[in-house]
Amino acid sequence: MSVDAEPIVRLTLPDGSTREVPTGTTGLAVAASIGSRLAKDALAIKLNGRVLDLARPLLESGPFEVVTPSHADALEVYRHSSAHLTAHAVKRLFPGVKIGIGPAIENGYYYDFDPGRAFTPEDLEKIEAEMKKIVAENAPIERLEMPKAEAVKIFSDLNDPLKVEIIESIPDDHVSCYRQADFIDLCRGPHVPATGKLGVFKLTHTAGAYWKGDERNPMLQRIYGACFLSQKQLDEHLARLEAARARDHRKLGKELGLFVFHPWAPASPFFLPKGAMVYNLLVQFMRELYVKYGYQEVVSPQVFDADLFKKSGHYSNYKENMYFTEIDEREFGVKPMNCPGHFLMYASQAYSYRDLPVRFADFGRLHRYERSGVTQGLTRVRTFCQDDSHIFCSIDQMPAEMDRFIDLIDEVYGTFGFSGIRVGLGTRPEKWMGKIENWDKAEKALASAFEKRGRDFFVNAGDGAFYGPKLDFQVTDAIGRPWQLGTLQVDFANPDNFDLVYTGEDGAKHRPVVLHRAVLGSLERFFGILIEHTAGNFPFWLAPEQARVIPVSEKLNEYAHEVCTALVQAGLRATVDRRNEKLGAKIRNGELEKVPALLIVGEKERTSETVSLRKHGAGDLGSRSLAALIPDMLAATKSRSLNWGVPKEALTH
RNA sequence: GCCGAAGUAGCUCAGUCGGUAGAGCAGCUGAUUCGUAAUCAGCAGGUCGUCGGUUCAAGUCCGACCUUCGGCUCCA
Repeated sequence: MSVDAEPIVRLTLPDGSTREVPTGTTGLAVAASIGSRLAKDALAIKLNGRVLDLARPLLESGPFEVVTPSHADALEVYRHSSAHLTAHAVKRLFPGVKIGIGPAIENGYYYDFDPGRAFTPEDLEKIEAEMKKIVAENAPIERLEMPKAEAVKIFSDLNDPLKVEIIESIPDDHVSCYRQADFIDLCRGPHVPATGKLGVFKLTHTAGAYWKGDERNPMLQRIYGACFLSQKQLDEHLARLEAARARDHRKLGKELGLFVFHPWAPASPFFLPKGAMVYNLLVQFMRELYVKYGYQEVVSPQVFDADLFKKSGHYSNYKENMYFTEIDEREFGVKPMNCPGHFLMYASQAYSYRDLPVRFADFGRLHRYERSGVTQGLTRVRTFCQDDSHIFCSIDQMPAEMDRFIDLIDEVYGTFGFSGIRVGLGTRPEKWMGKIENWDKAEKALASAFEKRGRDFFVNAGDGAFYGPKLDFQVTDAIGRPWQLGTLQVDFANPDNFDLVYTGEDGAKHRPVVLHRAVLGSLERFFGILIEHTAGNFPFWLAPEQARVIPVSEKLNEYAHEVCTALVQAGLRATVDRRNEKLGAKIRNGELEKVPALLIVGEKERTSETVSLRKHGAGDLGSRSLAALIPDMLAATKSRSLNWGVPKEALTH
């Protein structure tokens, strides 16, 4: 509190008008003077860019806004207050429970507790009911500022050692607490003025969480709450979760017969014939682009003497993620990345500046040990392959290589219909190697590649690889979720380690730069993302079964077979459903299996050399001559068209 | 790895108080020969994740392990 405060503070309202009030007037009073409705809706105020409690005395002049539910800053305050509400209810129901922290997060909030035992789903119901009661009580929420010693006493008396620990770690002399009825919590605030303002929440699940996120600390029980400003928004959020579950790649992968797992190969997918088809088509797609973008594919070993990984730095920086084996009394490591092998291949030949850039692409299988609790479906596995490449170029060629890479990224992501590409720049992490001036140079070069194109990027401090900074490419899927796919990592360190050189124009040896890059990233993970993005409705070119011929009865099996043969001979993936079933059943099956084209053939079609076309999700489209349909399908395949035979609703963003 | 939950037929799931395991779909066989999202009937299908324990008796209770799922950054 400023001692030499002016007697008057001047507030600039969003409409540009100004208002002068005595210093110390509360935000609520100002809101009330503007309008009673505004005061009723007010959750907080914002002065000079800081969100404050309604009851806070105003001590400085500046831009002033009333934070109502429609204000951009309302949600965080509301969620944070709702987190306190959860803690309040827990303290009432389980007096022995110690409280941790409870911040607002995306879609809601969480609160960490040390309950001495895990919360059960029944506990959550009780807590929710108690929360509703506290809302009905409409208890005022007040801010209390006090010396640290006083706060320590309060929380010691309440048997809340975690709170005491936090207070003691705060550098200021004073701390703030918030009190609502019989509950008090250490908190910076701000909060809504009373518990009656709250009420739109749902406790969704519990989970273990380490105190302060550090696994050396004891594990607490975290309660997650979904929380929004209106019931409608909360319902929509819960519906979105439901929709996301419906397109879960693990569920669809099983239903569509794409892949399976087995306990004897934990976190390692087995791609069934249909899944392998999609997988290989993805590889084929990248191979075609490699020709266009000047890459050369190589094939490299799986297992290397551990000395290689000592040289590459993996042994000291990545060992805990690697598989090792011993044979002939030598220690071998299974490769977790292709790069060390590529360095040996580069070093095996003499390159001149005329040869550069050299772009080695490799679909080699990689193995990385992931801790048992972190694996997940196809998105986090222990064996996978990347659309991996290492580009060896001169420093001068780096900008052109980045341009070329960004073009490739755009072409690939566009083909799959991903939108909203975002780029993150990962800077020097804690574990790093090389020269610091090279790091700085590379970080600048990556940033300028995007600035030059007028594209946004954001900085992920400390998120670089141990051998250099990197760019990460993030896309948005069909239901708005972000996924990190491509990456480009600059490596100044390994060319030194492996003494990689090229002969320059001047006849002298020069050091190339290595760019590690992938577009899809892990093919396994990309496959999983693609399943969720398309909800299993693969674009025509990727569909494992593009067309299914359905005879209306067994009498038409022969003609169906002829049609199928024509399709297969044209290079399409087609089958015949020759089961002894009624037409409706076969169609239902084809639709459930998301086959893009169902070709129904009956007597009519046989005599006219046609098929009745039913596109997946689009229903019956009537008869087509086979002679016209086949080229149409081939064109959709060749052009990798996004929407042939894909239901409209699967394409909406 | 840690906290919590789950694992029963190929799939989705039921199985009460511990008393010798059930449905639907899929599969197979037969009948039906059918025009745009499920034809009917019959048959077959199981070391209840694995190992150990308690018990006259274990899918069920206890323990260990395996696998899968939800989490473990979002700093009062």
